Parts: sequence; structure tokens; C-alpha cells
Amino acid sequence: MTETAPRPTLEAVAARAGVSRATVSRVVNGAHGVRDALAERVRRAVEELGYVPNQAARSLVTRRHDAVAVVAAEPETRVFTDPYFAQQLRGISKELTAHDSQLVLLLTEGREDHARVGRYLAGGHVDGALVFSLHLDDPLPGLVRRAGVPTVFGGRPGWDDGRDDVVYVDSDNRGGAREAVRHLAGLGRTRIAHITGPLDQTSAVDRLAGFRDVRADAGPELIAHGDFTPGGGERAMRELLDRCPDLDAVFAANDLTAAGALRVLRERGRRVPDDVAVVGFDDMPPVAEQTDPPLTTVRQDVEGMGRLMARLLLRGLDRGTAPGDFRTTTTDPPAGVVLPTTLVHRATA
Amino acid sequence: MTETAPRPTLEAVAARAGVSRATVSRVVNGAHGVRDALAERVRRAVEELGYVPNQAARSLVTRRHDAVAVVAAEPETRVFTDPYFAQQLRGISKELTAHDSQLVLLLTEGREDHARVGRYLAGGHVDGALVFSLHLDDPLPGLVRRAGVPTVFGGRPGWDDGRDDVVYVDSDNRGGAREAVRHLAGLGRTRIAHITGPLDQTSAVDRLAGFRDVRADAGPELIAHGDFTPGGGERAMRELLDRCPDLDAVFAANDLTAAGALRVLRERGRRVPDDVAVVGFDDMPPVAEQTDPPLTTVRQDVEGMGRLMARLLLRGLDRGTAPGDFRTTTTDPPAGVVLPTTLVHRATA
DNA sequence: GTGAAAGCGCTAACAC
DNA sequence: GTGTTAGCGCTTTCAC
Repeated sequence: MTETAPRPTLEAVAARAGVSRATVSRVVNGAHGVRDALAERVRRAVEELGYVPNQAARSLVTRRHDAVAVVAAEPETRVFTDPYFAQQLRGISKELTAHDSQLVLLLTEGREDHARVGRYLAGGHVDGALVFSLHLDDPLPGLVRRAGVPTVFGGRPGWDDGRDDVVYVDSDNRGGAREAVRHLAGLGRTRIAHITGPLDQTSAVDRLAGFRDVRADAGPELIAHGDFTPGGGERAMRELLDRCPDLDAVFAANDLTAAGALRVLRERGRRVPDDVAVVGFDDMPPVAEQTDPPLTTVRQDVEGMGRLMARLLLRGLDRGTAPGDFRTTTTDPPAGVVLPTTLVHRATA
Repeated sequence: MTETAPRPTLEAVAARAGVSRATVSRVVNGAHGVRDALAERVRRAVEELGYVPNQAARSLVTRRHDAVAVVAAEPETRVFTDPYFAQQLRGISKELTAHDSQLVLLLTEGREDHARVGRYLAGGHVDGALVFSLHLDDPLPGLVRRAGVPTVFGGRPGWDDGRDDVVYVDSDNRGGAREAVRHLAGLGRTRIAHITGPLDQTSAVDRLAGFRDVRADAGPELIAHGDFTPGGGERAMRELLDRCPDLDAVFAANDLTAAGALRVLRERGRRVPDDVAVVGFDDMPPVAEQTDPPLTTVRQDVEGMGRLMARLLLRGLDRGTAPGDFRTTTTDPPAGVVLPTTLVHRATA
């Protein structure tokens, strides 16, 4: 893997093809207005020399990089075990590929990583950034703003920064939650409980809000806090059953939580959905379809969210205007795009 | 996220601080030999202007990028669901961070991605690459070689390319397998079977070789092919039991395979380890500890492998010599580094 | 249509 | 110690 051999430059190709650097540049960049014969000669020289443009030199003058950073906090390798993230990334990847842009994944594990990522972004390696602002107090949003890189967020960011020109893509967490709870109510359930997600994430906050929209009168005994994990779901479900043995429905903040809740319900001898109906959120295939019984849940199009994030970013870049400037354009797309959710009926409600 | 404001340049900082560009450069790069007073003035100017060095310009002259690419084939989002990969990545990440180098994860989903990744690597964005050569026929190794970037491989690459200066880090798959099988033999087992991994990966090939080293006389009826998944393990185990109902031990090519095998053994009424002893490979905590009974398995230090890969690459870069050149140096570290494995005794053997 | 020349922002000799 | 200067490899006016 040695090959410290000096790469050929534009100059070398020009010499070999017997043309000027300008002409080679035109051919390499697919510009028009170069006579076919010449273009062919240039292409052959490129081929023979194995010429590859030096991106640093190119970026220095064009200020474009054809690369987009995806910044993800990676606490405890979670990013890699979370199918949610993988799906979103796949959507992003597809869109960027179509645009011939390179995806650069930047992981942050700790505070010291933040500085490095900040430098990387500000240093002009990428045209823009896609950021998952996982928590309300996440330093990432501030960091990318300071880096001055066009950015689109995945999930509504907390109001940590005062600006309202933040571009983000989110699911209709609140609306989806409402639909779930209404469905439960429509089934005739009257004592509907909610197991929340970690309330330092807007998605969890919004789902709780949706629950409250429909059950404004729900007492605190019907709400238990989870953390988006099965373990959290189990704990919360036990709490709920202890406080409220006669509950007849549960809206869990996500599928994993619901899976944990189902386990506890079975363990306590409650039949699902006869005694207690359950609805989840996410519709992660490996989870929702595998629960026993299969989970009724709110589906969000995670891959679509990823794709849309990338599209918004690229669109902004193409216009030569940062995404944040959308609102000032005539078409005026909203700064935040919220994707609809759909209720998927399976066996638990 | 607007901020199309032009970034300040070295020039601007120099002007503000009333010094030359060279001096600013020295201060910014932490060089010695700048009088404190001046350095302080420069630092203030940097601060006030919010100056961040333009990496493209810097790389253009230094030919360094302080970034390393990790190239991973991502078939079916597998990379993200595989704890093995996550662990390795964590090791890499730690080492790079310590060296103040940025990790850039390049995912490839299809053939068209390969060309883009090739361009990215050859385009001079990174100082080196860490590549997981998953399969024997993987195009990635050839691709990075053509890109001419110093590279270290994770796992022994197949002999697809004729060069022997390939640097790689691997576990002692063969030795570990031998130890596993010897342990089984030491238990007095005489009909020891093996469930292989996918034989287009060298790790699977090597583990099979280790098995054969100890049981050269094992007939083909004692070997079944798996694919490193629980499902494959189940299928292979059924085959083995059908062909060879009296087998008394199984060496599975990895933990997931072993987990599948255990399920089938239970289903068929075989007691583990009394009737059939089982040993796995990997010691992935979430898998090996959770099987019923807990799995005896061969542990490999995956995070350590990742760390070592990064270290080898960085060491080569620091010397100004590509890793492949190690063999020509006096210290002469081997091109391939093989990490030892250890047998972890739990309940299945 | 093609070439010449002027930089993009930075570092590294080399003078002073 | 500090400044001056010459590029790194490329794109892009602007002449021809």
C-alpha cells in the first residue's frame, strides 16, 4: 500500500496532451466548447497518467467540496445499534449519492471530540452538515452554527438557540400521538395511560403533548416516564399497574418501550388487547413485527426523513443560499418540515 | 444557519495584529520562536475575527489532512447492526482522537459508490485509510490500492492481490479455533462437529483450518456451512444432527451461529453441555452472555484490533513512510499483525 | 475554441 | 525573531 509516488498534476496531463492547463480543466470538468479531437487527446492522457484532480486545490478556488457531513453524537455506541439511525442514514446516503456528493460521517464521543468536529466543519471540508440534535442540551447545534456551515437538523431542535431560521425535518410526533390515543379512545378505552420517552428529546416531549391533546384530563397517575428502551418500558409499566390496576390501554412513546410494557403485561396476567390495548410509535420492522402479539403502532417514514434532510440541504446549496434563507425566498418553504405519520393496525389495539 | 459571510483569512489576521502572515501562521500552528507579546496580539486578532484556517489551502501545501478514512462496505445496513463493527470503530476512534486526527466514515452501498469513494480517497482528502475487507472478492482493496493511499486492513485480506506488503490486523482465528477444539477434545468428546462461517471471508476460512488442524480426520458429515447468523446456525445444526445423531460437541464459527445451534439442540432435546458441548467464537457480550446456557467461547479483542489498526497507520504516516514499507525498516514489524485470542469458559463446554 | 495569467489561502525556505 | 517570497494544483476571466 505504499505508492508515495507523486500524483500527476493538471500540468502533466496538459503537457502530455499538448494543450494548455485550461483545456484539460475544461475537459475534466465536462465543460462544453472543446473540440472533440482535443478532448479525446486529453482524456487519453488522463487515462494513461492515472490523473485524479487534487480536491484541495479545486476546493481552494471553487469553495465547493461535494461532500456533506453527517454529525452524530455517539454515546455508548448507540448510534450503531439503533436501527432508526441506520434507516435515516440510508435515506441520506441515497440522496447524496444521486447528487454525487460524498457522505462523511463524523462521530462525537465526548467533549474533546466536539472541538475537533467544530474545526473540521469550520475548516471547509464539506458543503454542509446534517445534524441529529439528540438532546435539548446538546452542544452540537451551537457548534455547527458557530462553524458557519449550512445545516439541516434531523428532529426538531430544542429552543436552545433563539433563531427561528433553523431548518429541520421531523415526523409529526404530536399528530401521530394524537391519532394513537384517539384510536385507543375509539376502542372504548377509558383509562388510557402513557409511557413517555426521555423528556430531554423533543420527539418525546411532542408525543406527550399529543397524548395530552386528547386526554387533557388524564391524571398524573396515568403517566409514567420511560427512556425509549425496553427496560424503561418494563419499569414504567409496573409503576402504572401498581398505581392504576384498572387501566385498559397504554400508549408507549416508542416500539421498544411498548415491547417492554408487553412483557410486563403478560407477566402480570393481563391479556392484550382484551384487558389492555397497546399502541407504540416508530414501526421499526424488527421490533414491532416481532412482539407478541404484533404491535399496533404509529409509523414514521424514517428513511424518507433522511432523504428529505439531504434534499433540503442540497437544494439550499444549489441556490447558493443557505437553507436558513429559504424563508426569505418567494417559494418560501417552511424552516421546519414535518412529515405525516400513519397508524399501523396489528394485534395489540 | 446562513452565514455566507466571507471567512477572515490569515492576511486579515496579520493586518489586524500588525504582523506578517508568516508570524500568524507560526502562532496558529503552535510553533516556537515567536515573542510572547506578538503571539498574544495575534491570538487576540484570531479571536476577534473568528479566524479558522482554511484546510484546503493548508492541505494544498502540506499534503497533510489530519483525517483518516474508514471504508466500510455496507450491505443491507449490516454495518450498523453489527456490534463487532461498532467495537472496532470505537477502538479506531479512540486512537485517532488521541492523535488529533479526524475519523471520516465512508460507506459504500453499491458499485456506483465505489467509484465515488475511489475518487474521494485519491482526491487527497485523507492521510490514509482503514479498510474492512469483508469478502474475498471485495473490490474495496483494489480500489484503495489504486487510490494510492496508505492503508491498513482489518482482517486478513484474501490473496486477491499479489502483493505481500499488505498491512493488516487480525485475530488469531486459526489458533483460537484450535484452542476451542482442543478444549472440546480435552473434555473427552470424540465426535466434534464444526459449523463454519461464510467461506468467502478469511476469518471463517481460518477458523475452519484451525478445526482441521486438530481434527484432521473429521469426516465431511461433521462439517456444516453457516453464515455467521443465528438462522444459519439453526439450519446447520439440524443438518448435523440429521447426519450424525450421536455427535457430542460443536465448534461454531461465531457466537451468533452458536446461539442458533443452541436453540436447535434444545428443541431436539439434547442437553448442553451434557449431551453436546458447544463452543463459539467472538465473545460478543450481548450474545455470549445471554445464551441459555451462557456460551463458552473464544474471545477476540475487537476494540484492540481497531486501536491497533489506527496505530499502525498513524505510525507509518508519522515516519513519512507508508505502512507497507514497514518490512523494509530495521525494526521490521510484520506486515500482518495477529492478535491472540483467549478461551472464555462459561457453561456450554 | 484555446491559451495566458491571475489568484484561491496557506506554509516553508530564505533573508534580514 | 520576523518578514518576504515563492509556490502547492486548480479554476476562471480575459485576450487572442
